[in-house]
Amino acid sequence: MSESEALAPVRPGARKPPATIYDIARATGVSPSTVSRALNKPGRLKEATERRIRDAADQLGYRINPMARALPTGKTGTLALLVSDITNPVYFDVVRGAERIATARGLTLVFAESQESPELELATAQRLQTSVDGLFLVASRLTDDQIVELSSVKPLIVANRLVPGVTAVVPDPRPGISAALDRLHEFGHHRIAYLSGPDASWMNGVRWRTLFTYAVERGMSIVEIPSTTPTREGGAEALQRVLAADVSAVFAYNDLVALGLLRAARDQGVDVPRQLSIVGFDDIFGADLPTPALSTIKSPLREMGEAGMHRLLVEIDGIDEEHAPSLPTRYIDRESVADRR
Amino acid sequence: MSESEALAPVRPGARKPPATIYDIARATGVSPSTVSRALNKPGRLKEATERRIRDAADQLGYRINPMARALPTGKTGTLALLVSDITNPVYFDVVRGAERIATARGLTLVFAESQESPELELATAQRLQTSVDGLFLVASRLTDDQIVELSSVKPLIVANRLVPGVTAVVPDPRPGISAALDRLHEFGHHRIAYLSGPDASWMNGVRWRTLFTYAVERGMSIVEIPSTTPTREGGAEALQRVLAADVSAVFAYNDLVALGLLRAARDQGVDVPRQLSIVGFDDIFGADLPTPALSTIKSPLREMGEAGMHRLLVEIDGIDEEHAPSLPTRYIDRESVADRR
DNA sequence: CTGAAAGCGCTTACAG
DNA sequence: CTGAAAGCGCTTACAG
Repeated sequence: MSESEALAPVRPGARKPPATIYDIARATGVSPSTVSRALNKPGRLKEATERRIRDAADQLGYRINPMARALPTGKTGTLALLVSDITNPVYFDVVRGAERIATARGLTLVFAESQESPELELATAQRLQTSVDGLFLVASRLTDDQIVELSSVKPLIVANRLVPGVTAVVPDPRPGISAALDRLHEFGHHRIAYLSGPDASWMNGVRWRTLFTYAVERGMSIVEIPSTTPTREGGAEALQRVLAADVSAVFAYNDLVALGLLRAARDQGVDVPRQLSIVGFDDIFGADLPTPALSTIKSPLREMGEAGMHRLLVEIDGIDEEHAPSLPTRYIDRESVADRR
Repeated sequence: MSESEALAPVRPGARKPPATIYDIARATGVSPSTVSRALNKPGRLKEATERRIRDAADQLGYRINPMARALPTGKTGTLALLVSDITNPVYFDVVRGAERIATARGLTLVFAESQESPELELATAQRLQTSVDGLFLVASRLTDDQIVELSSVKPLIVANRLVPGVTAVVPDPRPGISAALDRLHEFGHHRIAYLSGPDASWMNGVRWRTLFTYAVERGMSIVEIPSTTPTREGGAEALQRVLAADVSAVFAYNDLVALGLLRAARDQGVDVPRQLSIVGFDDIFGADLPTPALSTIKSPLREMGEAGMHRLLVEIDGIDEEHAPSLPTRYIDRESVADRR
């Protein structure tokens, strides 16, 4: 069972070429155009002919060649979703939501990742663009100009970001942040920090500004502490600086960072939440796993995926079917925030 | 900032049709065939002509249409990776590994998921097959016959499964299981259980049989306890039955199940690992998050992704470049296994 | 070194 | 209701 192979695989030469509409035409004695019609516009042919053609198609195991169809029509029937890192748990529910809509519409959704590289993202987007009907950019690392340029060639939407002139779907950070701050305030926290994310991240800016405004409104002090990378390692590295800031609670740019911070605290004997309360963003897979379980501000990821796809389809088909839903964040109160009263 | 849209998006009508080789031909005064050569077979044209053509291509923002190219050549330059659930952390490193190889080869890797549905998996595989050069099935839910059938139309490989006549890449569960069992034995465990996964999972069968053989060899008693679903919920649900089995340690089908079990134990005041030791499989993201951190048997996921892609490329190009590496699992000793001596 | 021509598998006006 | 023809954007023998 350590063998990677059982019998010899099919020899390349052995593969039979797939059936085409010409094969079906020959088998049924009609013209290729008629076959095309029978398969694509049911009801436009004589009942019997259509039946005969469909049967022959089944018989021959006919499968339409989407690329051949795309050439004359310009429609590929596939959509692409581009993420920076397909293994980032933050994207999960966005992907699920998008997937659901695409499947319901009979469209193929294809994923690609840019591995956090703007160059690779641009290259991938450009290459994909010629073979799909539309692009869905989640957390793009491109510049506004690059995105606008891409959107001038084919329908495109972005999530988690606002680009002038481009359709976007972004969560509203205010309800979640507001609720979290209320909780901290009620629990007697007065000095808080924001362990920030990458400068290039649009969401990072929004989170920080919202946090800042709302904290000040509530009479709390707030300070921004930069983190090196938006990962668990980045969070762990920042612990000493967070501790040195003399705050009772810290918001982390995302759950990955918060989780790293939490683990470093545990490893170094810092009591969370008694000594330091921690709040993350996103509610990724695993946020509820540690002890204490991480309190976090959740974005409506799945709804974002669905809304994004809907709006992309609107851009493609022109049919304006529904209004953009509001996408409020929500505070999830778990165990990493302490009552100091 | 709760607005989903800033300015009006590009109107569909406003999009300029992409440049073709005909446009370049017209701009440079050569024939389309020459343009094609200039762009694809560098060095086959007069230096100056080639330069001129390349410049014009850049100028016009020319991007080759992969579907148009695929028609005459039969090569699309893209490969598809199909998983049952793209948000399952188990696939992460497989995906990363595959991605790395594809990118290095200048190929586009595209992902699709079957949402755990065999019907959807088959439909997706068939549809994708006509637009890619090869298919990589990770943890397929199809029957052997269906997979063999698919592999007769285009190059295809499977991971985490053995299908007669189909190239496969599977981890060797023995080193990891053997090491884990040695550890348990050394720690004084004599009665163990296996909380099993889906019957349809090939890996589940392999894990159980290996566990069984090796446990018996070591004089340990072992019992199989079925779990309802291979998820955290499934693991949580099984806790009472595991407890009732009167064992000191349990192996779970995968980390998701193990994590569910661990959490249920914590919630119900069962002391892990003192009262019950738990070992998972896979070492997914988050396995090290809980207290106690989960001990688990790790598959060389990334290597599997890489090896799989390599073998797929071999099937496609016929070039036999390297031998199948052995893919041993490894036991990761964390905190969920207790010393009972 | 370069061009004209045929062909890849489909669709869709245009006729009949 | 159905067929012949042209065309989608490329590639590649085949000539020259």
